[in-house]
Amino acid sequence: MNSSMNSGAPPVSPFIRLFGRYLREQGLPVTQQREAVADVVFSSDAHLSVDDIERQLRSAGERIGKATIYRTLDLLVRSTLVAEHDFGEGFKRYEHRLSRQPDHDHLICLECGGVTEFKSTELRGLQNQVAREQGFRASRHKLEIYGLCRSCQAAGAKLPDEGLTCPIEAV
Amino acid sequence: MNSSMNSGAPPVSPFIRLFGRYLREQGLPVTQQREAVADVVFSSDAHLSVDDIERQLRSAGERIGKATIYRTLDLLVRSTLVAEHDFGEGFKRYEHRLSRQPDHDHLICLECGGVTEFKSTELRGLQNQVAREQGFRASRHKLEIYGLCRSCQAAGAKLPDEGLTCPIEAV
DNA sequence: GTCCATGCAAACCTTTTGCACTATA
DNA sequence: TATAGTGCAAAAGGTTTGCATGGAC
Repeated sequence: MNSSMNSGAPPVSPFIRLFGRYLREQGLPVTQQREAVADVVFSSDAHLSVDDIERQLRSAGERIGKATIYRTLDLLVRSTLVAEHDFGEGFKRYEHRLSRQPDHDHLICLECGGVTEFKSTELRGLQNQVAREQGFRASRHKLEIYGLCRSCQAAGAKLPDEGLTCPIEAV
Repeated sequence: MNSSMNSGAPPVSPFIRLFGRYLREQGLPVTQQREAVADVVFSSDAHLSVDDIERQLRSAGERIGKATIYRTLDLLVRSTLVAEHDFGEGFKRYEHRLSRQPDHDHLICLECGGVTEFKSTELRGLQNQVAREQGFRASRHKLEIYGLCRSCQAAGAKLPDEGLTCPIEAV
């Protein structure tokens, strides 16, 4: 296997170079494994779990330990090139922040688990307004809207509606 | 110890009765332990961890296994009387949804971990607008704004600012 | 008396860490 | 060659589960 990690055919994302730059700035070695993990993340527009990443590395013939994947993801998140998400599934997901709207938020389908991204221009203003009112210095936000995606609605899915038969407001 | 769980002195939250009603509706037994856990959650306006709850039970003389606490919290969440939160600390937190603004959101201080609640009337409209645009059926949302609370700013705390020296937008 | 909850400990799952070995710079 | 990274396996930490016992209805 070619030690440059990109054996000719698939064009390596130019974004990996940004990660290399970050590593050099921090005085950290640029290793094959770090580049391979970064390549998987930068090559996908999905919200990847660590298992997803490991699977893709394996099918690309790379054999990289989970510990290294976690350690590299930590660096990627620190570099701000990658965002970490927790959609309440019991594990984290990762998505790169390059060549896409930088501060988008997520619609999460309670039926199929699918994630759709959206961008609201008003949200930034709302964040700043709330922060101002509360004397808070806002750095970032996270908005997740849970419900049913279009196709699950079409398939007849219903929102789970457990809980008290009479709304709690009626105490 | 009195088997009614409320040995005279501290007034039991009337909200426990709602939980009892839920359990009966579901054909589930109303047990001492379930009432004790519910009492702790309904008596606090904080965002409690399972450890917090266990600690409070112990200091009240109750000796209830962690498994029972988890199982009861599951019921409380299902009943919609209690909301579950994950503020990225590696464990969950719980807060009751009674006698407070039903759909508030959270400001989370990156320095001290403190959580402040806020209510934005515009947010519900924004949620519905986004959902409409995307053909999504929204059920609920979760907005968290991360930053520095007033007192941590006063104490001179700075937002962590790692990452690339040059903003990624400048690729 | 039946059925379900409880408590304990073991199991689980994701993530982190220790350590001997290897690669980067 | 010095320094830091890798891989493996073990540990950690929160949460869940199996099973014998005990309580609710």
